[in-house]
Amino acid sequence: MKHSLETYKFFFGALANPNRLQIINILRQGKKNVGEICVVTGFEQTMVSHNLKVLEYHGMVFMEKDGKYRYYAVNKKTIKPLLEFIDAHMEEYCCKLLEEQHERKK
Amino acid sequence: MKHSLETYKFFFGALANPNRLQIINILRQGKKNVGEICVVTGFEQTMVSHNLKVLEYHGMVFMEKDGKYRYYAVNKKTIKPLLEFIDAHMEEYCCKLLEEQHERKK
DNA sequence: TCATTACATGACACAAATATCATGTGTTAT
DNA sequence: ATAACACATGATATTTGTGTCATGTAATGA
Repeated sequence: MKHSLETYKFFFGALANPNRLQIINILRQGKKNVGEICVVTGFEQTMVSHNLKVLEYHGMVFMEKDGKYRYYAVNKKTIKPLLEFIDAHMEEYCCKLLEEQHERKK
Repeated sequence: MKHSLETYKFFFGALANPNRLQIINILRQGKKNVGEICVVTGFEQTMVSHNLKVLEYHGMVFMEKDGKYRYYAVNKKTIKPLLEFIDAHMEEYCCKLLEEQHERKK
């Protein structure tokens, strides 16, 4: 642990939100501007902007301006292996139980 | 993403807490029972138990009973590479800015 | 058997995070 | 110049997460 506990907290906190995770997941298919993300997700523009800011702050997405549009791209170098790693962890240690419980809540 | 957004949310949420991170960090030195964790951290027993439960639920620590004691061990196979990976990410994408800002809050 | 120790669990008040609402800024088009 | 569009930012109410308090359970020892 090279950093402060608070720093790790904020890093993981940035990923501990289903809407941000959905945005990340959508951006994995390729860069999109804010409006496009809204259309695909059905989220409001302000919410998307707020959440993109959090993700950008933690280096999980990158922004690129193009006229009045702002294109966001996921940090594949981090996100891809991170998600794969966690999938592997879940396969081994977490359980169907977990998935089932969350499904039942809906 | 093989699992639901909620599942990832809870996984990352389990790590998005400085007290749990401190417990994890302490357990990296070796397994400890609840009382020992309390002494080292200065945390209350109930808080430690609650947080250990969250960590155990997500496969980040393992429990082993020994009489009236319960020894907890960190899941090194997951935690060690995960933290190393995130350290590397922060080195590259996140910044001193981040650390500084959090320091200033104190 | 009955304390005592070690830890877990449930309920709840407080603190933090979140989405939404209102508004602001920069860019393009007319 | 100004209207329309794309997006960001600030404030706030509400949800969610957290630690603490009170209590419960299992194991050990006297």
